[in-house]
Amino acid sequence: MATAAVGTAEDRTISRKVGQPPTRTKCPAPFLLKTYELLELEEEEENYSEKNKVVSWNEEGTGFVVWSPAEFSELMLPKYFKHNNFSSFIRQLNTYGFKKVASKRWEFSHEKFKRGSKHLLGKITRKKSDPSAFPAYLKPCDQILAAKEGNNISLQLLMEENHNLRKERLELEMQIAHFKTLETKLMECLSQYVGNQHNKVRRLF
Amino acid sequence: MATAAVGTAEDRTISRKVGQPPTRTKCPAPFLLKTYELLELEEEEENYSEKNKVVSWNEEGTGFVVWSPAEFSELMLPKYFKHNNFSSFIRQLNTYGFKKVASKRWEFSHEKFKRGSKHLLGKITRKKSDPSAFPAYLKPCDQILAAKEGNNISLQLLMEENHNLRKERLELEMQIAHFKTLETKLMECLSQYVGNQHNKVRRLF
DNA sequence: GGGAATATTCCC
DNA sequence: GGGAATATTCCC
Repeated sequence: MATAAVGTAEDRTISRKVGQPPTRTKCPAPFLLKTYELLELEEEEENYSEKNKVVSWNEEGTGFVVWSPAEFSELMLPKYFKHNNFSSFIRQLNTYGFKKVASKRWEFSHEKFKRGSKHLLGKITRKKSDPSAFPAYLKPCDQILAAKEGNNISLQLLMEENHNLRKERLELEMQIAHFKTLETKLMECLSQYVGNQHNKVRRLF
Repeated sequence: MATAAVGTAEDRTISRKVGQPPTRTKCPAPFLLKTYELLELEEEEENYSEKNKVVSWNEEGTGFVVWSPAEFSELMLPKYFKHNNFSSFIRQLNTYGFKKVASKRWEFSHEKFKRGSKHLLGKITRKKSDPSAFPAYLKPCDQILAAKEGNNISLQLLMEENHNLRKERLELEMQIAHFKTLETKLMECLSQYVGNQHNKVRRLF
């Protein structure tokens, strides 16, 4: 079991003196603190070892390099997190705005994540998912976006679009119903040729 | 490291025949499957042990009892989950709608969580976060109309519905793409049996 | 018990 | 790289 101690945003809010709403000082998110400590502790450990480096700060201390993702994932991640997946680690880095800064090696950096600057970690925040911004494939039509920019989203427009979307949905569902009918017919037909049951044909696909 | 294999709702959607929007069959959420298997495996194991029971189905098999939360948390939870906290386990039970059904012991039940009825697990769903805020998905018109009457159409609500509709559309389009692929394969296959060209087979339908 | 934040996973 | 679902944590 990892020593994980996950915190919420709330309990990370330290209101220095029942502070100003804008001037809140946060202690770092668990992920950032753990990653920072991982670097400090593991780098120190590696100084005493004869093995190749697995992970370390880069030369300038402006980022860090995972020299061996395999060993890093297998040996170090479980010591700090509840998993051993490199991709989950990367996902977290992206969530907190780290950038991959080299093409040939796993080097990441973040403006506020530097060697010797633990106090900056509290200023790193998770990227917002911006509830008003939809993913590309779900992006509202240009009309809506245009209206939004003008701070003038038309309710009428939205309702109209929703109406159209429901209509589209119905059409798509009808298409699917048609496909299902067709599939059944094809299956039956094929069954005759195969001289076999519907289900046996199905196994072909 | 636990053997955890967490799935999303998406990959749990088994479209039996790339089915109707309402008729989706889901395989159980990882949490439910693991809890069910925990009960089966650990109960079996305890039959061979001389120790007191830690966890088991209740007498009727309509629920289960954690006889020793301490041992349960320390010994069993880590085998199935990425933690050893009883409260996190309880949180998940609540998320999936389980009820505590005894005051003097940790006994929980859920209508669709019964001994010998593994097939029912797929019918258990996570509880929605806020039915009053995001029902646009299921009852768009009612919500919108109600809000309209109150002269209080929520823009957020509309955009939420808009978002969900787009998502649905994408899913339907993916189903259709799948059907098209299937149809092509079936046609090709049939062509071989008919000893003829694609187009000739098509005339059959 | 459940809201909400962060973590982990899976998918595009 | 990031959206979104589930998992885990923390709080009320």
